Amino acid sequence: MLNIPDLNRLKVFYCIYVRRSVAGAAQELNITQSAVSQQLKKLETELKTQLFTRLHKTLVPTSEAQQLQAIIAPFVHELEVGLRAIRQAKSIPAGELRVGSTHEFGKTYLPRIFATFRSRYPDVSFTLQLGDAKRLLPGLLQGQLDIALIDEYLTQRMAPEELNPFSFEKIIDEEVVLAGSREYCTERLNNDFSLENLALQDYVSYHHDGLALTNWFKHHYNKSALDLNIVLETESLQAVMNGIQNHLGLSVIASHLAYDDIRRGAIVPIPTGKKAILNCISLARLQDKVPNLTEKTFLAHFRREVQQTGVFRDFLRIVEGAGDAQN
Amino acid sequence: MLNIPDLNRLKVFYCIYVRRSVAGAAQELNITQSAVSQQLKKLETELKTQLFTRLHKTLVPTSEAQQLQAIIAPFVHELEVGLRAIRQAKSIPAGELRVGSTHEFGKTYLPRIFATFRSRYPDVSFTLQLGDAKRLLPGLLQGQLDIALIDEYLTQRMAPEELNPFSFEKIIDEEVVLAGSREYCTERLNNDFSLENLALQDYVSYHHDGLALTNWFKHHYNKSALDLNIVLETESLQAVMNGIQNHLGLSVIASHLAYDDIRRGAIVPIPTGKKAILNCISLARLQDKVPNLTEKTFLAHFRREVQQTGVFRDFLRIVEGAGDAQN
DNA sequence: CAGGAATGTTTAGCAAAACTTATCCTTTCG
DNA sequence: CGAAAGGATAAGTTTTGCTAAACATTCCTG
Repeated sequence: MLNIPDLNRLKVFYCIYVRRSVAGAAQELNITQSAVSQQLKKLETELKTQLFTRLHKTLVPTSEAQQLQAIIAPFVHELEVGLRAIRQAKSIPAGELRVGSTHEFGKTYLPRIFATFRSRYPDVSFTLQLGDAKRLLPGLLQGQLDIALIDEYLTQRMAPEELNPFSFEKIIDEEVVLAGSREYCTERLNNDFSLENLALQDYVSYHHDGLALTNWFKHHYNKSALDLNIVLETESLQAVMNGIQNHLGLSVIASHLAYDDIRRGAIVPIPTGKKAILNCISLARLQDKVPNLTEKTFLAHFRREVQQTGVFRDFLRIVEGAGDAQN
Repeated sequence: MLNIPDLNRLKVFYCIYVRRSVAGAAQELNITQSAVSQQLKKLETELKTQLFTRLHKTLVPTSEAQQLQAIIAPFVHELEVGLRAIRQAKSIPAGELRVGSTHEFGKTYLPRIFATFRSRYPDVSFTLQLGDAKRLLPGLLQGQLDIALIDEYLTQRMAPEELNPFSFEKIIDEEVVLAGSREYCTERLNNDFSLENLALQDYVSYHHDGLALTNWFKHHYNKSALDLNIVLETESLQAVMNGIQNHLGLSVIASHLAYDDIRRGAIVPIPTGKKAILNCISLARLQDKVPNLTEKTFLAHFRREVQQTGVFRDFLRIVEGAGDAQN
């Protein structure tokens, strides 16, 4: 249990110590000399410790007073700086913005968005925590995060009352495709995209959300218990992309992550006739949280940036194109 | 001018933050929920900043709250530790004792006295500031020192009103002698201790108080304007002692500082027939200062140690003996 | 599903502070 | 020596912090 004296008295003490004078402190605190004198006396009796030796004109701090001051002075300084920063942040975005995100999106796009934001508002710093909804939503609940970017499909498996405190806003639909290198598709698949043929292939499994491959087959062929040949299972997107590029096998990826390779035809999304799975990335926040200026400004910036980013505007065309080609 | 909010409200905020609960904070602070709720609201309006997002059961700190807490939490911790130390020091001597001393005395004897004291009271630490009365007495006045050991003769030149706030207590009389090595005394002085002969010798000047040599001749021969041949002028007592031991010349020193050498006859105090100059080392304190337990205990220890130290008990015999031998 | 327990907010009233005014004491300085 | 300046003290007033009570909401439990 907290056992500390009246902190306002410590503030008075601080002023007395700095000015070495009751009258001076009174002036600084905009109260009468009498009030300061009384406060000091009360503090001394509370602490059962004499803090100043009264010496006619001036006050001489005792060893204990010096000890106290050594604790209080840095705090007062820190507090003044901190409050100034908080007040400042009401006119210009400043301070720390704590962002949570899914791994791929966070690693791939957020740093650039942070950078462009910081170039306009250099007093803002960011913390970026990566993880899935199961990790990030509690982060919002416990106040470690201001906003979180999560895969919406993950929230669909959570109990509705768990989602109650949050608000969600769709940010982008990312297209989930099964893809392999052109070489792999022509040589190993022989461009035969039938389920039977696909079931015989090699696969690279990206293991952050776990169920990507299963979901893909469920969606496109309504098959859930396929025994696929996983030749690489990794948590590293880099490793997955390298695996595909080097003809190791097929993998489920978000198409925008391989935007350039798909455009060039170096990587081929497997067409199935059905529309691609759309995984919605949502912006999650605490429902009742009133965003401060920094957060508000960043969210505006964020939405603008996302809209202007080609990979998000264009990917539907690409794969629709691919789909059309097959139809 | 100090521009910080009501510190007690910050204490309440701290409790709320730690427990993530108004009710919890109320329990810890031994007040009602209502009071805590009101305090928090006032703090938020004062700061014009929302600190918590109200979420049904729990409170979720905002970024600003986290900033604030990052400032307050260490302070609360420091304060608790500091106050515990201060309270502790009322039953067992503890904390810092700030001692000022003349150079020679401080360097030579205080470390041992500090050490013996600390072996009984290991929670006490010391700061030792060396200097003359002109430096140390202001240290007392400004609260940087608790006690000061000064050469009394230096205070005799100060205005009485300057000495008003202090109390003095004689600690030891140190005997100021002009001394040289036995070899120097026999070979260079030919054991002729007359003023005329002394005026022709080489001298080492120890320059902390400046006037030692002048004073010695004034006292013993009532001569004030001698033009002595200073061959080494230094602020280092080590250097002075080395100079004497290596037959560089004569120097004024406190006899107890060369206690062993004088006993063995390796260093010889110049006899003049007159009694030696006695320089009184006094303990100076602020008159009105009430000593705390640590200070009181140390002063008792200090007086006991000084009395038991042979060099202070014995030096009068030594030099009286030397004086007698000449008479 | 209803009702009780727990959490937080709000309002009104009261009691405990903190503050002010006035007076006194001491030292310092012209 | 008297005025000025710093501080302590006493008494009275004002502020404000706290409690009590009532309300709203959510959670849990029989």
